Amino acid sequence: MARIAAGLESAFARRGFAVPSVEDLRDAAGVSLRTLYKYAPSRDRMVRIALEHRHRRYLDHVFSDLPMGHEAALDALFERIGLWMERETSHGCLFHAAVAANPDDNELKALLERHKSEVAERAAGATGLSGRKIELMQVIEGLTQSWPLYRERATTGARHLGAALRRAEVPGPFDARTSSPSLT
Amino acid sequence: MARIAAGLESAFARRGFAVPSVEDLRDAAGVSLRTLYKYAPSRDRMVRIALEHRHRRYLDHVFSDLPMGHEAALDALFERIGLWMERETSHGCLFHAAVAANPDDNELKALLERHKSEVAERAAGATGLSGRKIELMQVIEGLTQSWPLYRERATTGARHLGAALRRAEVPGPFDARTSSPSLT
DNA sequence: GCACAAGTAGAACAATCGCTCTACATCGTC
DNA sequence: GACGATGTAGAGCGATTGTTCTACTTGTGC
Repeated sequence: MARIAAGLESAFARRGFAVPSVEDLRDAAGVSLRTLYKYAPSRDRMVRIALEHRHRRYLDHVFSDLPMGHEAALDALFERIGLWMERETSHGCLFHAAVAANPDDNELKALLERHKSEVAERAAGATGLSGRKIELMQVIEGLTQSWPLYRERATTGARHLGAALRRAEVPGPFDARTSSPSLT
Repeated sequence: MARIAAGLESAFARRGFAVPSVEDLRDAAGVSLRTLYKYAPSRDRMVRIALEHRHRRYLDHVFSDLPMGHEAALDALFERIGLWMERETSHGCLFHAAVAANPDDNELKALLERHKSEVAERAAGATGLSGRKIELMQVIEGLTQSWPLYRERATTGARHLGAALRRAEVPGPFDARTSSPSLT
């Protein structure tokens, strides 16, 4: 079952969600059509199984054994995401890709939101930026989405943004004209 | 022709790139199948025509008549992108969606890169952040990608990041540990 | 040694796909 | 008012799709 999920995930990651046929997915999963349909009774389910597998692997890769210090954790976070991009996908976020390929599927949307909110929660906790969760998430999204174009420079850029965000966080109100940290 | 392109664009924007059949696209374009195939001899071409149309409309909406001052331009930029997201898509970048749906299509990839690099060029020019083009682009990507989840708060978050980026830009080296502004 | 669950390989199904083609209507121009 | 260009409506084509089903093989527990 885990092998099936892994195969499905890598197939969708490599070729997108629209292109691969069920027979392609069968090859990727390394089982027969019958067994594949036993665990994933429809193509939609294959997509969801792949995404759930990806979710677990992503959280493991990015958040396990992060440095304790907030500053070090922030740097390590971007480093790990950059490494993930390099190793795993080379194009943007797989969850966004899945929803983009099928915008009417509400189950996919729910999966995307659950994934993002868990990432946001963990990232904010590890870096001490709970008051700037949205901005932190945006840097992460920016890194993920711009990585295919900028490669390693995207990681550096995200570190810069993270440092600027932290520096603006500490002293007091971020930007008095629009809001105060305690309100967001 | 412009009406066809507009129809195609809105069809792909609303329903993604995988789902709509050519007959759906014909309905969206408001012409017969024959005329549609005259201007777009294959479904792939329909996708490209839609993206080119979107490219022009996006640049018009976001960059025309921006305020002259760098700071005002930066704020206006995020405001306009937020407004664009609200009006046009409600989910992420259409170019990324197109490439994600069909990762092997190199023509699509080229279109994506041309779009992004022109956005980066114009944004950096208008805001005076040419030395931080990558970071600026990442904030834009972060705003675009996180807008569906955070709505108006995404715009505010991007403004915060933009302000932090500008503040870090002016005084001198950004982060001596990793790089200096003059090198990136 | 045999029954049974669980696997494989792949034929078969209706539906749908992208695309082509035919037949007919509507123009502006001489 | 005839003409050619350009449009519409939609039937038809072969290929491919997601899904189901049949027939056969394998491993495990009693």
